[in-house]
Amino acid sequence: MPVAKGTSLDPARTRDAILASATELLYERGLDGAGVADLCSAVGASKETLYRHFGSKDGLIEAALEARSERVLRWLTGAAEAAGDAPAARLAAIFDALGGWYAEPGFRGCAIVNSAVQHHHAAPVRAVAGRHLDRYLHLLIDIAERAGADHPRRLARQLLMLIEGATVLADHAGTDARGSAASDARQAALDLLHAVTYRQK
Amino acid sequence: MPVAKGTSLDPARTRDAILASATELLYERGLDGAGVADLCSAVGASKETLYRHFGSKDGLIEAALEARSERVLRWLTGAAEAAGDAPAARLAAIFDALGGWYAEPGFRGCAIVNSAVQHHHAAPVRAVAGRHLDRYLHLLIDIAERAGADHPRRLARQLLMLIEGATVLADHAGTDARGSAASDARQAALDLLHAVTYRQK
DNA sequence: CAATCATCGAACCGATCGGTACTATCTTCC
DNA sequence: GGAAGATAGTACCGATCGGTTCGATGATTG
Repeated sequence: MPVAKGTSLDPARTRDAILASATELLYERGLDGAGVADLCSAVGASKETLYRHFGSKDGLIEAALEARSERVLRWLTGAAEAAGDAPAARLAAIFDALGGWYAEPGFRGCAIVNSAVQHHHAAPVRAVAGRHLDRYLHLLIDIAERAGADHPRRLARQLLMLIEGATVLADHAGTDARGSAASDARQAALDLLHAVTYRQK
Repeated sequence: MPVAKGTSLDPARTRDAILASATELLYERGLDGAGVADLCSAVGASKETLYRHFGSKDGLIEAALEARSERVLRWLTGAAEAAGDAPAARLAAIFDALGGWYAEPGFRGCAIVNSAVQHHHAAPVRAVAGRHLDRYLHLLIDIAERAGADHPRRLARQLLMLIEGATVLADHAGTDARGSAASDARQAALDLLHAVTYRQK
């Protein structure tokens, strides 16, 4: 959404527009591949406006990553809850949702993890990534606990490894093979869940 | 190893020294974080020498990544073979080796995958990453076949997801928790292998 | 000794980038 | 209608970077 010239209608709207546009462009081109001028022209804003709202490019990056993290977790939590109460169904729903994401044309891996790799030195970016993985983990811990796993946190870490690993592999696969990354991971995840459930009974 | 002033003793030696130094510095600081001047001063070479041997920074990057990929695969293949013929033992040995790597002070994730993320647009870097994952996959397919898995390639992909996912998580864990990333992944990998073996009998 | 080659060190170039400053314009509010 | 605030657009600045060039130095070879 382009921002009109003298729009003082709602500064928050301007901020949101910049944030939404930047979130996409930073994912598409990478943190260093998208210059401040690019981020401005993509949304039709001026540099002054961008710097007034976010202080610096790094500030914008942090805000954009935080927004994306919340959106992703909301999306996956919703997908899991929509699948009912059965842990296996919830887990399967997460991988199915991921499979849909992998198949999208602009898929380039996990934006948060990618950003942490690109700015490995930047503490704020690493912090956002840490919180993101932590939120992810809690979603999986909940499933592992519902399944009655004897070590739910460990199972959750293993499931998160499958998710992040599948995301990496999907990013390196041809567009055709990305779907199998999600279904392979899904099967492995259900196997792990199954092993835990069986082992207990 | 610094290069002496008029050393025409062995140009190949000069090339190797630059390559080895660059491989480390590019991993430590990232592809864009290490400038050509940094890469030169790190090994005591001049820009002219670097450009004569590698043509461009991208050329050096490709050569460094290719060298690292071969080294990593040689290392893991050796670790697997040293563990004997039993598939489970070979698999466990790989994760144990990875655990040692995760615990090293300078660990920053998988250099190849990180590079592909940083230069997502660069076809040569993506190609090196693709070959790297392919070599990795073949190492795991060999184990999966020896274990008698009914779908060895699928199992290998799942194991590779665990490895790459564990590497990502280890990179985001505190130095203390990196060991558990490897052991968690190891347990999950053996569970998957076990499930396949059992299912068959 | 002379020619050749690889190399270092430093200067240099053009491009790009993050960030700042200024002006003109538009909207809102009083 | 006039003041105040938000904005676009543009020019600009200093720093950094990849890459080139050149002169001086030392080792190798015949």
